[in-house]
Amino acid sequence: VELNMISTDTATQSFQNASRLSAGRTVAITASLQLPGFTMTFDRDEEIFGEGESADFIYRVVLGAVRITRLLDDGRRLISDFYLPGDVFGLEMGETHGACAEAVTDCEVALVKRVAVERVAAQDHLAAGTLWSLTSQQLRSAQDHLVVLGRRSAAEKVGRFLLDMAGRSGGTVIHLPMSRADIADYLGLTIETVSRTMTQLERQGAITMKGCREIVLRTLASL
Amino acid sequence: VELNMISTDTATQSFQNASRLSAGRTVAITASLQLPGFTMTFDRDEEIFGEGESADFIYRVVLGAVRITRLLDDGRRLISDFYLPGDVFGLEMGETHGACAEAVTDCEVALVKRVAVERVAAQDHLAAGTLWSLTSQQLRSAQDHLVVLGRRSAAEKVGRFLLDMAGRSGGTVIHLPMSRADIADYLGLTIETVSRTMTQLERQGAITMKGCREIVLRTLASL
DNA sequence: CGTTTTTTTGAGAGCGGTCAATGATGGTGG
DNA sequence: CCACCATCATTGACCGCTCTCAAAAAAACG
Repeated sequence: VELNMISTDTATQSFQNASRLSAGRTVAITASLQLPGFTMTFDRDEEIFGEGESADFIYRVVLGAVRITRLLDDGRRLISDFYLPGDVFGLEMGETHGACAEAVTDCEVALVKRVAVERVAAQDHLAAGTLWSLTSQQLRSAQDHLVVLGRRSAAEKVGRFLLDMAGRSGGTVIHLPMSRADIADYLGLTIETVSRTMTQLERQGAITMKGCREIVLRTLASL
Repeated sequence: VELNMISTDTATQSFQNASRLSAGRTVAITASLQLPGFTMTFDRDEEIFGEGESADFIYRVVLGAVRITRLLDDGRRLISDFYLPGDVFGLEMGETHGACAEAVTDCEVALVKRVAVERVAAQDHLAAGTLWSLTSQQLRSAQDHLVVLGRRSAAEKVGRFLLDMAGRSGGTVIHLPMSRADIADYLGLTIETVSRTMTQLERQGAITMKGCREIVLRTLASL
């Protein structure tokens, strides 16, 4: 693995707000793939990269949450994925990004230059395998999302979503970083239906809500 | 690129019906990635690989069409993708297949052993890049599918599907290899809704149908 | 040519979308 | 610290679209 430092200059060429930029350091894309990079912070709803922009970096969530959105021709919005701390994103693209990444909450993101990653992959076939594997995982995750979106009632969609979020946070107590609008655009429902379904699930005793973002799963079977 | 021949013996270990097997020959996964492999033919609705099976091969459609299906817990079926001649599939999996591949029509498929592909990728970083790129393309295709499935009316879903099929066959005259049931499970609709939507599109003048599988696009704007 | 499968068409009901109003939450400035 | 405002979430009433159930028509198959 080569160790060419990414200069902060290079980074500031791409990002106007250099004050949000940490000094260059080693960033772990995965445990087995560490590269020189840097970190940035983004405010809630701030754009991390836009649709059509050239894909110069690969990203890893350090703190907070990130959503991948696509704008449909009729003005609607679809969220194809949420990324939580530890998740890698920006791989799903070719030369230019096919979707837009935004901060769901204030968040911190680690970046490495794509060319640096590709340079390492060209020399280290283990690293190349890691990249392929990561992309493959995301493909499988997208197909899981398809299953949820495919058919199923609103209750099933919301239930699957909550189970998925619980799985990723490793327990039955969930803190949802995203708004109802985000959930709706992720599940192909309206805000109202998501809200109605949540209260319905609570009345059935399947979940308990402390505020609209703190959710405890009770009877997982009924989800 | 190494040239270890895949013995027909190895193949017959995995496939019972060895009569369907062609002799080993060079198979082009892409133009830039050619490997020793063989071809097989499958009857309509025959299983090419099953969910949970170990992913020993990578496939390329030579003739016919292939569908990737997942069975949902409630017995429903979701089709995540259709593959047409030239398309590569079997990449989206890890150690075991996460979905099932079936022949939509009688078809011919070229196979190469996954380990052979990985062996080449380990030595040839161009080949490794090709694999990453192919997987990445499929990820993007899955995300496009998400957009169609996400929301949209039945008319929009069917319209998008027809436009997509037209794009892949390179014209406005489409031959649909798959049944209404397949289309329904791909779009998250019922057979009846697909059928009704098609006749509705024809009445609007958007398409013309010669039988239920020969479709000509007329006014693309209204799709 | 008869049988089976697939597709089309019809009528009715349920679910989620739409529009609209109320209630909660969070951030800002006085 | 509290009042205010903006944003977000919840709830309600109504309508339209798609699913369901059912039957007829068309196509595929031997």
